[in-house]
Amino acid sequence: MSRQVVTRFAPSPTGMLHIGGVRTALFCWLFARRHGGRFILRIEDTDLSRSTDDNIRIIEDGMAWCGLDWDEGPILGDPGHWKGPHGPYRQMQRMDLYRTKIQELLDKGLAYRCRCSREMLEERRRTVETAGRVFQYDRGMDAGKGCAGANHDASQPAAIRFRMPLGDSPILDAGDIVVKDLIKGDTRFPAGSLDDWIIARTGAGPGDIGVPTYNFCVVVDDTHMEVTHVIRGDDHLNNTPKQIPLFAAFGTAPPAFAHVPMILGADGAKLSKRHGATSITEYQAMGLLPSAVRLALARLSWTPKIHGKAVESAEEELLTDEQMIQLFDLADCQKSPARFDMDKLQWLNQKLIQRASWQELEPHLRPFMPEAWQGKPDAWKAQAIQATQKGKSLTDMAEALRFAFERPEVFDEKAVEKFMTAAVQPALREVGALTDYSHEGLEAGFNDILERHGLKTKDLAQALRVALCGRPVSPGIYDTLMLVGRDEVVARLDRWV
RNA sequence: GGGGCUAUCGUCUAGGGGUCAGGACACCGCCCUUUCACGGCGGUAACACGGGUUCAAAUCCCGUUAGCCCUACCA
Repeated sequence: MSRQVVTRFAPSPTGMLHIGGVRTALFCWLFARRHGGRFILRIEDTDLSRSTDDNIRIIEDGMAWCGLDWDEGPILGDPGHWKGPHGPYRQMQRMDLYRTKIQELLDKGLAYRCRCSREMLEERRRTVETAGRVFQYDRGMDAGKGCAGANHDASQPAAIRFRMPLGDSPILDAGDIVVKDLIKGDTRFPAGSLDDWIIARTGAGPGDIGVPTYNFCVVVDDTHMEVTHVIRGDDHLNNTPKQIPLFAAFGTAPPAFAHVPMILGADGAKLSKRHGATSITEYQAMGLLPSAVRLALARLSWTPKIHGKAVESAEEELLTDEQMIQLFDLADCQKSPARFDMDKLQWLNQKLIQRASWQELEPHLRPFMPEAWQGKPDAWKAQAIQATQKGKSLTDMAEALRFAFERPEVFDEKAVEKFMTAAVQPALREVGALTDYSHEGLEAGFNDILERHGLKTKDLAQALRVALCGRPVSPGIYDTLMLVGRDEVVARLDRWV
């Protein structure tokens, strides 16, 4: 009996949504959608200092912009509420549950209070390590010096440690904890290499249970939220053997795990600020389509296979969301980290812009356009978009359309010198006299002028571009004229005739 | 130090005993062209290193090297 697939993305609010996180979220989302399951957004905010409503909002907005809609989690922009039956979806609001579960472990003797102070631990660590051995809390190397056997009462503040399996524990396989990973394959961790780790920090007073730690909360939440597939960054692979015994301690089967490789910068180092854009909002600001970001991110570490074969042409690279969802399979994911390729993203973006309709593009383009854009009629917008739809980004398109909104203030000197010749002068005057601004009308009028003045298309088109746009670059010349509009064309031509 | 993961063109990757090692992006060249672009055609370019196993190794095994992760009362 297989349960409904449930995946989750659990970022901590750091003030930005990292592009690597988005990719992880995308995989979770694709997997859930592929299997008709649910996708949960959960906020890991046990690091109190940076967990503000604003920072949580940044995550929500980033996810929403990317089109990664969640079935359960916070309601966008409404900090007080959430959707889904397993809320709240912010860890700080789930403390009661965690404390209950910790008490349960304490009662069962599967966890114990530890009064060792940081200083004591540090000192012991130093002595053990200078002796050339590995320090572990009350495990072999440091035997007998922990609190595990001490049966501490609750009369002193204490942290709480989880008793990790050792020896002949049934959850061990030949002394190893094995993580069955859908991407990495089976990975074995010798139980002896793991520690009795802290599941709750030292409480405020005697008997208190302090703030639980990340690895503990994850397990409680994933269990409580019925997560079936934990898809996360492979920096968590090493945390998994700590978590598996915890699932066992709670008497639940662990979910399936899939650890996706990291995204690296172009130089192979971990993607960070110095590589340029790391935050999803920066990609938004660059004029990228969310669909392009999704595709580019998905294609990092994932090779879609159509009938068992990888895509073999540029055409096939351009998967729609529907295709991605249909094709997504963790078995086709790479084990090794991938470098982020901005060129490929740009190319994807360009292709996706090209094949979108103007109506699809308009809402994405709008934020990059001046106020006056709003007032333009649809036909004009359609033409403006279609005339610039070869750009690599929305910002390129906006830039290419500036001439339609602003009179040029400065004129490219070289271009003026080259194209504003005495010979085109009279032709320019005649262009000002044209009245039929339909494409056909302009073309006819244009050709007529060329013929009578013995000019080549290039001569007049370039001179016009300079006069209208201040530079020799613009969309097709008829589009340029139509977008500027007759009255404005006449006005801009004025100083040249 | 201990434990774990990884390794094919510049980048993303296909291929998992016998391939001229395939594709995409980028790059270069040619063509098209009213500018910038788009588009079309073509090209350069890779199995980290060393040992095995085998008639045969990019592919299987073992080492080495390099990178990354965990080894916190961070997440």
